[in-house]
Amino acid sequence: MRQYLEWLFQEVNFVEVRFSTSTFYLMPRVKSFDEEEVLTKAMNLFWKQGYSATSIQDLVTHLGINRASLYDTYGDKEQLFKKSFELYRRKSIEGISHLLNSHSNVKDGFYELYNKAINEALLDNDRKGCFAVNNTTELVPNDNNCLEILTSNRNAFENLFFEYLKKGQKKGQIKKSKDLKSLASLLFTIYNGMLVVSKINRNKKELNDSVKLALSLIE
Amino acid sequence: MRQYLEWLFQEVNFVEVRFSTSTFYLMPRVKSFDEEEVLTKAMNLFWKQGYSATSIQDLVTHLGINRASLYDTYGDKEQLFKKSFELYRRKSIEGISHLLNSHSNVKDGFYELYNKAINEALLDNDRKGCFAVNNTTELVPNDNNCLEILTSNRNAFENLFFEYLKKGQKKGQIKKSKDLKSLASLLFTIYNGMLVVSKINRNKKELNDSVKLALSLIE
DNA sequence: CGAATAACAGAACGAACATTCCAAATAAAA
DNA sequence: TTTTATTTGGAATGTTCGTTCTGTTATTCG
Repeated sequence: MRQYLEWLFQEVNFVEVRFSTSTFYLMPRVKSFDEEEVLTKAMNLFWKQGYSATSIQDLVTHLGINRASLYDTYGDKEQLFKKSFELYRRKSIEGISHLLNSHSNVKDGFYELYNKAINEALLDNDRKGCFAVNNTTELVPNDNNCLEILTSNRNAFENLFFEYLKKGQKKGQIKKSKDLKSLASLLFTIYNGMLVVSKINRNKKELNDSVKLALSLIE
Repeated sequence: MRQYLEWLFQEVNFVEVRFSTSTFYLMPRVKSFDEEEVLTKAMNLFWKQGYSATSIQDLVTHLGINRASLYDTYGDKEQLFKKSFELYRRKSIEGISHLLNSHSNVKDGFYELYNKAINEALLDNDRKGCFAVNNTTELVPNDNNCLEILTSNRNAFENLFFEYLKKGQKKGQIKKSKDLKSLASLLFTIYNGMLVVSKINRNKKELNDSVKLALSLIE
């Protein structure tokens, strides 16, 4: 009976079981930390230091939870890292999709995109750069799973850019002769370049001038 | 006398000393490995795996020299890494300077530059990317000395690009109204972006189309 | 209270880490 | 041969790594 209840609890994550004769309550102690909040902290640490340079001890110190809780909740280092990166990817693609689509003019949209990237880079005293770019340079090709994730990441971005450009082209904001596939690809390349260069070049005006020049590609 | 000779040997690296009365020969065993050749191997390993992920044992295995010889010749891990990166930087800037200046037409020059980068990226089964870009994302800002080196690296590139563009502008290949500082900066940003993206996108045609589109900035 | 279990602190594990040291082998020229 | 110094294999050192385990405390509800 006891074993059956344990199995049942694992399977359905129930809180209360009523039988015809009596009622069993199995109410364990609730989680005292927010899983996503702690995951965000892990994300920021991996983002800043990279996968290899971040030790479990670093994580234990910065996450504020116990070593055992870390392993119980997120699995080993690699799993925690992957979960961190997934969180980043989700937030990242959501934010950029929203940003672009809140500008009906394509050039405005990309201006805001690049500008936001620059502003965030310059405001970040940790100079973390972009988590996806960092992972590309650190982990490809030594980690095949990461390569897959980054490949689908690139596809997601280029498709997003492409569809956005296409909408603009239909509205007459871009010449019909433009090859939007190549343009989307180049804009993604420039985006990546900005995220690298802004770790070195902290001059806002210079970065901004580059952006303005890059936008001349869209017309 | 003995001490003086040792000092003199260190200072001038001499082989033979003749005095009025007699001749002293101090000819130790010569180095059996080529310092730069081994340093090149170290460079390739750091380049592929990054600083943190490369252990001394990895280096001992791949360099083909003894652990003690490694420390005696290059110092500790950090010094060996810095020397590796210096070698890369020197070769890199020399090669690119030569490549650009062997094309009198600016657009041709940049086309060859980007094309060479893409070809080398696609031919490299290790997908090492660019050592400088990799170091930027891995080590900035956690290593201040590396930041300095990368800052001067960026200046060297942007100046090289700028001077090359200026020469072309004088020859009438670029409109007088073009802001060459921003253009040089953007071309460097695109170069960085290409070196990141080519780790993920292995489609030569797509990369090439992006390059051609990017070159439309120069006119 | 008792039962259940999350979260904890911290010890323990073996492996890998960077680095140093030592004795033996090697090479060059007197 | 002897002298000098490089290079070597490999042991040794002490630290840090990722991971697991043990025992304690805290919290939930009947």
